[in-house]
Amino acid sequence: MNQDFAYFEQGIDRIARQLPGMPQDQVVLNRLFFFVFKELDEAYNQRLAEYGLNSSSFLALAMMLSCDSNRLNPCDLSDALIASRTNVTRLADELVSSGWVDRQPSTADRRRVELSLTDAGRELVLQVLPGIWQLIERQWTDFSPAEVAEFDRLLRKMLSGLDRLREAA
Amino acid sequence: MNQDFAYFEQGIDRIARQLPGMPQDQVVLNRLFFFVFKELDEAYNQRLAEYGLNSSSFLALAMMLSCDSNRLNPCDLSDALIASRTNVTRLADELVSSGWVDRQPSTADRRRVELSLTDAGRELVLQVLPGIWQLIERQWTDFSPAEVAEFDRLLRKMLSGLDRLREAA
DNA sequence: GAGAAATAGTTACCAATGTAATTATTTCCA
DNA sequence: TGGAAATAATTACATTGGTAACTATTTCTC
Repeated sequence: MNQDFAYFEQGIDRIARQLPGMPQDQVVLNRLFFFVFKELDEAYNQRLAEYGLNSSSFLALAMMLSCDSNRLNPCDLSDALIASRTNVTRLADELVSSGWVDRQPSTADRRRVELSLTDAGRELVLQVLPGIWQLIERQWTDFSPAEVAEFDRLLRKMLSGLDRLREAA
Repeated sequence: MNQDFAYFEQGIDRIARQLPGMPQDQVVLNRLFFFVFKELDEAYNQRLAEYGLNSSSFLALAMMLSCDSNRLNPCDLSDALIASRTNVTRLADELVSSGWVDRQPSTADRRRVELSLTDAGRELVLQVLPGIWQLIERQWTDFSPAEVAEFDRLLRKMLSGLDRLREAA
């Protein structure tokens, strides 16, 4: 590991010794989550950079691939990527200028735009997907199916806890 | 939930039906992780914004609080926050200009700088910590101690899997 | 069916963070 | 002990993302 989570844990320990009332395990969990996220993000971006992609542009291409005629609106793409429409506009600019995506005004609803994969875009994503799946399989090798299921359950439960915070605010 | 994870899962389903060989559960897990992270980050930043803080500046203050004389080098802070030294320099600029942190050249090693909490900074972090701990407790309310421990274990195991990817590259 | 409200996309601007290069200082070792 | 290598901090620049404001169009509602 490049950088170590231990520095943070030591700091938390020192605070716990000074001040009463810290839910220490949960504090560590939240921060550990942050740390793991950074590693996850970095690992996949590193691989995708070999193809001139990053997580966002790759997922955008994959989501378009999944659709009928490889065609998708920026708005739906924004939902699928969990990204702002602003970000999707810029992403589309980038993908169009790379020649992977075509952008046409929609005839049915003139507020809309239709993004579709070009042949080059389709080829690219079909070429990249297997390598990424291989990476994912290697990443999760040590997890049994039961552990995968349990992790999924705990992540969704964590989501519920976070939703509760939002409602309270 | 503002934005929904379902859009992504549906896209993944559509791809899985078209192309063989996708480790679907693991793909969903990686993306779910990303989604949860965004919610986590947002929830705490929202709360901290009430005090003119964000996750980074708050953790910086907390880490300084944990140290002897509330004093810390930018370099050590960078390790504790898992942030680049560049980022810590800017963070320190911000905290100094807010009056929460004092920055002095080190006499022992003239390459170094010593950051220390001002009285105002100490008061601020001591005021904010209990509220954040309360938030954390509410967030994790539904988790039994066993679930917390299991989540911790799975997160660290996930970290090992990611480290393996790095070594392979 | 006309005005209000909602929706789609874009733009201008801002926030957070990272990499690479630079400077100053210290440490290592031949 | 003197030069090479390592370390600490900073700066300039790039990347990635978001919010708010705006325009154009569609839909809803009275």
